[in-house]
Amino acid sequence: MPRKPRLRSGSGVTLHEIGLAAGVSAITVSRALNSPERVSEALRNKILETVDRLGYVPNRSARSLASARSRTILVLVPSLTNTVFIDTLVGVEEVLRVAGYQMLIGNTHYSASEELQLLRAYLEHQPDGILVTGLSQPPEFGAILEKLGIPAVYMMDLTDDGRLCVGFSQEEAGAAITAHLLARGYRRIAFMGAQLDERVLKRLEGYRATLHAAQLYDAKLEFLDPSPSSMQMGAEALERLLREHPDCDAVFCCNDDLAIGAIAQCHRLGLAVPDRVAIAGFNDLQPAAWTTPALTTVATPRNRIGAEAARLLLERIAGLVISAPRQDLGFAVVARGSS
Amino acid sequence: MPRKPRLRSGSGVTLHEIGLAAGVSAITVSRALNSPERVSEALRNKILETVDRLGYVPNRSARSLASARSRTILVLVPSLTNTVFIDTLVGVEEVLRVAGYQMLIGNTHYSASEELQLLRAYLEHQPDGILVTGLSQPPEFGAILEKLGIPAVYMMDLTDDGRLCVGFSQEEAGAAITAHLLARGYRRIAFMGAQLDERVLKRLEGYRATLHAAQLYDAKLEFLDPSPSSMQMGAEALERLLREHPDCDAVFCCNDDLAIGAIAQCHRLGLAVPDRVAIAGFNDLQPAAWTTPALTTVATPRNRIGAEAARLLLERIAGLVISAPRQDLGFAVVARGSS
DNA sequence: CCTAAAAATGTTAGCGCTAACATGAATAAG
DNA sequence: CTTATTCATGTTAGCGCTAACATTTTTAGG
Repeated sequence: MPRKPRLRSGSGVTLHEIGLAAGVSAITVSRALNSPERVSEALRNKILETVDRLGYVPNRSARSLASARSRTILVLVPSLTNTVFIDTLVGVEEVLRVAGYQMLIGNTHYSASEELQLLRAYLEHQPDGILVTGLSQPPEFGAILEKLGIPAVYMMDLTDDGRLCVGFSQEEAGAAITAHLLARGYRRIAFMGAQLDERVLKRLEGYRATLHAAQLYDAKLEFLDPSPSSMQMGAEALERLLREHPDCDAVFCCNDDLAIGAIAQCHRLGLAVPDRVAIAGFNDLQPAAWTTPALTTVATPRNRIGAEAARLLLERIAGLVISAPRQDLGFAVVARGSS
Repeated sequence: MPRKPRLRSGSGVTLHEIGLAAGVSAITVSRALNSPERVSEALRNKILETVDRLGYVPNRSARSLASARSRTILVLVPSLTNTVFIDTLVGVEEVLRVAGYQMLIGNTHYSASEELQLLRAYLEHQPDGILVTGLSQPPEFGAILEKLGIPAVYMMDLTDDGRLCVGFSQEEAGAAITAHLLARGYRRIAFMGAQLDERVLKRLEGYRATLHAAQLYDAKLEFLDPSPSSMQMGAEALERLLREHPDCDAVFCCNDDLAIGAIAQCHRLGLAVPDRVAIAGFNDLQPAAWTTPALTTVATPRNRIGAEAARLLLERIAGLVISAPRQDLGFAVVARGSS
């Protein structure tokens, strides 16, 4: 008695069936699709016609299993609600898509432990490579990648320790916007920081170094809150900052969300921006250009970072020698009305 | 002469090897992991201990291939830079994650042809189901799903044609915000629309119907631009609208981006909001609450839409009978200072 | 025309897993 | 104590594809 046939997935048309219809073997069909130059033109055309006619759809699982290459890249980002990382993902996607790679997105929620958990979970997909946000993962993280030989590119920041990275110097950017405020004549410059991840802390370092150098540093002007940042928090923090330090004449907010909340609060309190207090943000999100006055901020090349990181990773996967493991894409201080 | 062993993927530890180490067959290990109740407790513990010890990571490709279930859901959204869809994706992700499903994101860029192309491309992954934004896909779209038996849930809008859908009535929402403006006493209410997708057009219908009913409809007060919306466009459109129709006393912008640009432009032109002109938006994005004055808009349950749609789809995949194929999650007019 | 090399196609096996069926052990029912 | 029934585990095969090797056909060089 013949046993029940197994359930089949997808369109049901297999390489083998295309082969039968076109009068060739399955492997030739595979070659016609994946390395066309290895099949004679006449045969190739006939095969491609058959593929089209029967509506063949390759099965990626079978392909991954047979070739030990998943054509899948894991991308770990701290948040999806922060436009910064979305822009990065869009850049990544554009590059991976044309290369035939699939992007798997993991949201770490700014948590190192979740990041590790996600990595473990996503290993099921046998990713060919991984794009990570930031440089400070737990030690096991690198150990796993090392052990399994999964290449990685680190995004948004720079290091010289040999890891492949694409980004800009968070510290220098923090220093640059602080220097801008100094140049405009502000002397009591506060720092407003939330969601204190490694990038925010580096911007803070840049801020501190610059003010120290100008002998204007005052630790009391630092407002730091580890909880997630929001416009709400920016509004509340601004009010508190000016109440406790009425001589504060400028605020460098570690991101645009805080800055937008801060400007809105100034309106509510009847405080002139930038005359009473100047406000600067970070990232140059779309709304930053549309506050009143428009927000001075730091434009960051997030989209390009994603795209370049993806390109670098694909090169690494292809076995190319990477001459420059550290790619600095820079940043730009965008001076607008709020300073 | 023995042939070269094939390259292997991932951690290298297979079910079979776990079985050897634990003194059982591969299938028993598989059962211990996937349907624990079918393996005796003693054996199960021993197996799980071995799995842990050897750092076994299942291979999803092999699993998909053998079981004809990919545990993958395709999610098609029109844009990734629009927060609305990100919020939806976050809702989807939360539900899929705990169910062990993987989300594949396809960005259609608001294009029906790209949507179809993406669907075809993603069939390679043999998705077990699909979540689609909107109801108006090209006819082939439904045909493909039908033919392959892939269940779908439609998000963000409602229909009674039997398709599973989770959303709210775009038309009613457009009508409601227009009615709100009427109730506040505005009489020359303009409509500002960009990125004229099906949802925007339905909001427009709601706007038209409401003004018709009040005998206040004037086609000249409709500003429509099919190109992507932006704050920039909102600013430009507002200026033009008021120049061409100085008696216009309120503007319903089809999304918050346009509205934020419009309010900013009012500041630049020295026009009081809402005294000279009232502004209303749509979606209630975060910045909407932080303009000056704060923006009147329509809050939409995007996150819940994503989550509910995912839940519905999983039920459908599990073969459950869906009693209510149409899930209306409603909307809320949020009246703030700009009206 | 012959021979060597290259190009085009085919055969075989196996990637890691689970469906289907098979068997043996434990339990229940009479 | 026998037989029927359930429960626990195993055997076999195959999902659809491609790596490795094998064979056939074509081309090149003399």
